[in-house]
Amino acid sequence: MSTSSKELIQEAALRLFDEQGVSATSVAQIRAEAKVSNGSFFHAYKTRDSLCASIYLLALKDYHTALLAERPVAPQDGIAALITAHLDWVVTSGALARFLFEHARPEWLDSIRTEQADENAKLADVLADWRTPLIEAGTLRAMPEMMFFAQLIGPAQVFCRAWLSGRTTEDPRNHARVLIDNACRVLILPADQ
Amino acid sequence: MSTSSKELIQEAALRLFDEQGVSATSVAQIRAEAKVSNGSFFHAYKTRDSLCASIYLLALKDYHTALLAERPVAPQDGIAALITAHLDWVVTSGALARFLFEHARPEWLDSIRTEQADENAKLADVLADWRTPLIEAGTLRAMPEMMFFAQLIGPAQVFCRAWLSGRTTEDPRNHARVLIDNACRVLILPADQ
DNA sequence: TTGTACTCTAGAGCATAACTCTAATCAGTG
DNA sequence: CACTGATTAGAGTTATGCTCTAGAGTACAA
Repeated sequence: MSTSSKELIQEAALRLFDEQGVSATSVAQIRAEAKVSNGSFFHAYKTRDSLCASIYLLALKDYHTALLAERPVAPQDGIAALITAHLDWVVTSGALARFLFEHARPEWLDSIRTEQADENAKLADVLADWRTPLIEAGTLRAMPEMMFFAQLIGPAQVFCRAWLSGRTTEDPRNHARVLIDNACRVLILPADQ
Repeated sequence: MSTSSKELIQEAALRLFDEQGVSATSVAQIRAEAKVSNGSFFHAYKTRDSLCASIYLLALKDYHTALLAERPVAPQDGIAALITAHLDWVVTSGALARFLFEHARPEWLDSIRTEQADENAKLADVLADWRTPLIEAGTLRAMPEMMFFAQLIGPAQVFCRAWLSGRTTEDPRNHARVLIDNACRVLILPADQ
């Protein structure tokens, strides 16, 4: 078949989770939406939580690939690309972003710790490949990977979380310019004089 | 009685939620831990989720009062105080911080939207009182409240979330110095020359 | 003291939903 | 065709959030 039973269930669950919230949707509803029997469901996923964990990984991978879609070499352009990619992904891929940043639960992550760590490491590697030459060239400030990511994404993420939770209705992308400028202020070394 | 039934339940629930996760603890367990009958429990809180919401508000208020405990006037000192207060609170008040930043669920927040908004507005007001004179004096860069908070707390929050979720074991406070310096770079206007 | 109106406590009982179990069906290979 | 492993079906079990009715404690007025 074109789409496997697992994928059908994932898509149905994500849709329902996004509409009604995670705890408010029963596996019966998911089964109905995915048109899958009870036996099939628990054959595909050992527990309801393992389904949630798999959706989390799906969202995480989607997010990371979106972040790395474009990677210009110049420092300002690279930073701008990463921040706009982040903002775009959050606004564009609504259900996935809400799941990753709003519905995520620590219980789920225990079962996928290693896969999650691998995904994060993969992202860190690609970012490092871009960053290290620029650090050695003296155009990017040297700092540990975590600090780099925190400075790059942290402020944008505050806007995104506020928007995702409905605390703000203004499109986070409206602030892209300032977020990029501020990130550059922190991450890029001032030119020698 | 010295501590009301509601508070007993809150404390017991917070303890269990922190040890076992939210969904893994039943109200039966909470009742047992708080030594409260079923009737009393549902008299104090209409639903399990409303208990969660009340704990969320408790944590939010605790966080905000911790943030505002000290408020030096000088720009650098004020920024430093806010960031260190944030890092300190996250590390020190373990269970509350984990609840606020890890276990929070969007379903809960619907019922306390207004109270949550009030709390946030109160914090925003106090911060504005400190900020506006400094903006007018030309020492702090002018920007909307949300952007100010994002630049101030965003990067620190990335570290804190990583630490809370166990993705990092290093104490976030170790990075206080750099986080403060970078925040100042963004928030403080360079002196005229 | 008695009456009364109220809040809080008690615990049996119900409804739902996650998950289990056994049997049937299908798909691929010798 | 026959055999084997993967998938599907759906009835049955169990745990859990919550309801409901009854009772106990408290405060105050007559």
